[in-house]
Parts: sequence; C-alpha cells; structure tokens
Amino acid sequence: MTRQLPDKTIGRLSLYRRLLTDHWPVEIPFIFSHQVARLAQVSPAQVRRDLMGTRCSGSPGRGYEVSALIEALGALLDAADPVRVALVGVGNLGRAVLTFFRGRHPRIEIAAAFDIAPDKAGRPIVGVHCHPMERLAEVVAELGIHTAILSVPGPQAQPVLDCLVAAGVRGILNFAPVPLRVPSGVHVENLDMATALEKVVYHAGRKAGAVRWES
Amino acid sequence: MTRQLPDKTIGRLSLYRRLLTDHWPVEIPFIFSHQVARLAQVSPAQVRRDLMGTRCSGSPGRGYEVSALIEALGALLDAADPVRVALVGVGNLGRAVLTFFRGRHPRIEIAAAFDIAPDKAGRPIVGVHCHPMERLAEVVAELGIHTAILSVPGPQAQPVLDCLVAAGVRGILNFAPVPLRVPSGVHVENLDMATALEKVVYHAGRKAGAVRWES
DNA sequence: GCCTGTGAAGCTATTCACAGCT
DNA sequence: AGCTGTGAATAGCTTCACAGGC
Repeated sequence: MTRQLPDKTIGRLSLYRRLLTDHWPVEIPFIFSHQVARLAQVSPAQVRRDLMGTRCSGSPGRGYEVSALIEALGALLDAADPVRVALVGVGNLGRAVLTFFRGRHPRIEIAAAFDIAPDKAGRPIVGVHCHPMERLAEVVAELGIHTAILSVPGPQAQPVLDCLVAAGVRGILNFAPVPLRVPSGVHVENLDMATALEKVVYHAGRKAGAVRWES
Repeated sequence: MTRQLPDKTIGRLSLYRRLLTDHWPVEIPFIFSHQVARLAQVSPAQVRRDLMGTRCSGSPGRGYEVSALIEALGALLDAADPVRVALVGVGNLGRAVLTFFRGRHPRIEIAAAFDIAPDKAGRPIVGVHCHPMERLAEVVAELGIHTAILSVPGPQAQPVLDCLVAAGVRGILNFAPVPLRVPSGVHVENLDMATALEKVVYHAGRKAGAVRWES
C-alpha cells in the first residue's frame, strides 16, 4: 500500500478526475497544469504538487496525457473492487443523494437503502431497494458493505452509526449536523449544512464594498 | 469591525453554539472547555483557542457561563440584522434544505425559492414561496437578499450564480459539484457530495484491521 | 487540584522559484 | 519560450506546556 496522501489532496484529486472526465473535450489529449488549475479554481503549483501523488508525470511543452492521468487517478482513488454503499434515511435528502449518485460513478453503487418509516420499506426508491431499519445489520453484513451515507435526523445519527460500525462499515458520509463518535479505524466525512450556512452568513456579512473580477 | 477569524474557527464556533443551545441541559449554567471539546469531538486546547476569538472568558475552577457564551458567540457569528436567504433549485435536495432550515435558526430565514420548472412556481413549497427563475434578480433585489443556497444541477450553477451576484448576493452555499468562479468580495462555501463520497471510499479502503475505541 | 489564557513549538498545507527538459 | 518537478520558504492551524487564578 502506497504512502497515505493528505486528505485535502485526495479531495482535489477526485475533483480533477471529475473535471477531466466530464468537462474536458475528448479530442484534446493533453492538458497543462494551468488548465487543470483553471477548471478546478486552484493554483497551477497546487495542481502539480497534488499530481506528484500519482504515478503520472507530464512532459514540459506537452503537459499531461489526459487518458493516462484519468487512469492514474483511478488507480489511486478507486478501491480494488467496486464499492457498495448503504444509505440510511430516505427523506428528501436521502432521495436527493440517491438521485445524485444514480449511475454517476462506475465503481460506486448505492446497493441498499434503509428507513424507519414502515411505508418506505419493502419497495425500491429511486431504483434502490429500501429495507426496514431492523434489518440494517443483517443486510449490510450480507452484502459486504463497508461504506454508508447517513441522512437521518441528528438524534438518530449516533445510534445508527454504532449499528453500522458493528456491522462492518468503515467509512461514513454524514449529513447529520452532529459530531459523531467513532472508533479509530473508521473514517467519517461530515457535510454539515447548518455550519456551512452560518459560515456563509458570517463571511458574507464582512465582505464590504463592491465585487471585483480578477484577471 | 473586529479582526477576521480563520474560517475553520468560525465553523467550530458555530458548532459550539449549536451544541450548547441544543445539547446542554439548561439547569447546568457552567461548562468547562473539556466538556465542550467532548461534545464537539475536538481537543480542549482547540476549544480554548477558538474561544479566544470571542469576548467571553471563562474562570478557572468554574468554566464558562453557558448563557454568556451563547450570547458572545451570537454577537460574533450573527449578522447585525436578521438574514434572508434565497434558495435556487427546488428538487429533492432543495426541499431537504427547506425542511432542514425551517424554523431552525431565529436569525436566518429562507425567504424565497426559485425553480425553472413552471409547475413549482407560484405556490409555497415547505412553507416558502417559489418563484419562476426569470424573476430571480428582481425578487432578490426587492427583498434585499445577500445570501443564497444553490441546489441546482451542475451545469446551471455558474449561470445562476452570475445572476445572483449581479443581483447583490455576497455569500453562497453551493451544493453543485462544480468549482464556481466568483469575483472577489463574494464568499462561496461548497458542500460537494461527489468529492465527499470519494474521500470516504479512499480512506475507508485503507483503514485495515480492527476498529478500536479509545479512552 | 484542576481550571483558563496564551506564548511558543510543532505540524500541515500552500506558494515560490528555479533547474532541467522539450 | 514555456512547461514540469521539486527543494525551500511561507503561511496557516493545532497542540504543548506552563504561568496565574480559583
């Protein structure tokens, strides 16, 4: 297993790959660091530094070969085997997540959904079968799921997480606006809209004066 | 205007306030930094450092007075006047956001929603009036809105943002998984689930071995 | 004793700047 | 001329450790 890359770098590498696959014309086979930088809204030096983490190297005067770069990023970011993910909490947010990821990523699939509401269980929602919450541990273990998305209300997040971890989950994307306790060996990524909106309000409040486009 | 605090600190201060108001028993009027730290899952030193940014100081042996702390955090984080926010894109995600923020924050209100779909316009959704997209600039200017939440599909994010900025918006919470170009003087906060899930997969994939609870 | 507030140290992330290549 | 790869410099963030207070 290769050296552990910093978390922020991983985030940007994932972004670069997405931009290359989705927003770069296939008929242009090479790309310069400053072009990636422009797409990702970061500095060219940042891009080159990040790409040191990959096996892929560019050549001066030509840049990076896009297809090779995409492949190198895949080798770095993707798990060895396709990843099955569980989604817990099929409210508006859960459905938004299901819709968003549906068919988006060739190697990541939301394989099961769970909800406490009895009327949601037993049928597919946005193409994913929804199970009752009681079967969570069972189904997760059965499908060999190691990754989960938590889109339940705050109070339920910790108990559900404990159950997921006990069932073998090692990575969690958490939308609940509460800090979760996890044992070491489990990774949690938080997307907290309450905090995010407060940050926006704070920063927007002290941006006085006129806007100004640069370059 | 007081000194600009680091972005990360603002995020945590917002979290501390939420934890104090929602998860601390009112009958306990004082709290130690290590108790805040435990709630927020950060180190006690981090909490004390963050709280240096506030006017509030604790006393050794007693800790911080919770009510004073909440008030100090409010003075720091909240805008002078109550904030009206626009939400653009009323899909599943938009509705999740509307539901989430409904009545949650006494000083932040989602005051208008917008969607291209004609059948959504003209009626309230989750209690917020939904306007057709064409009236975005007009309504935003009319209501004096300076903050917006972007829950539109990726391709529409940049054009909508440009329109919002032209109409006077200075802070944006962006859910679209694309890097946005903004003029200086405008703050963007990204909540990118595509990147977040890839990070989870990456990290979970290299967490080998058993889980272990500490302390 | 155990707490807060904080300078200083340590660590992490980003940017600079330039040698070397094409 | 303009690019990559990277050591060195810088900037930013977190933790340490301890003086001073309760």
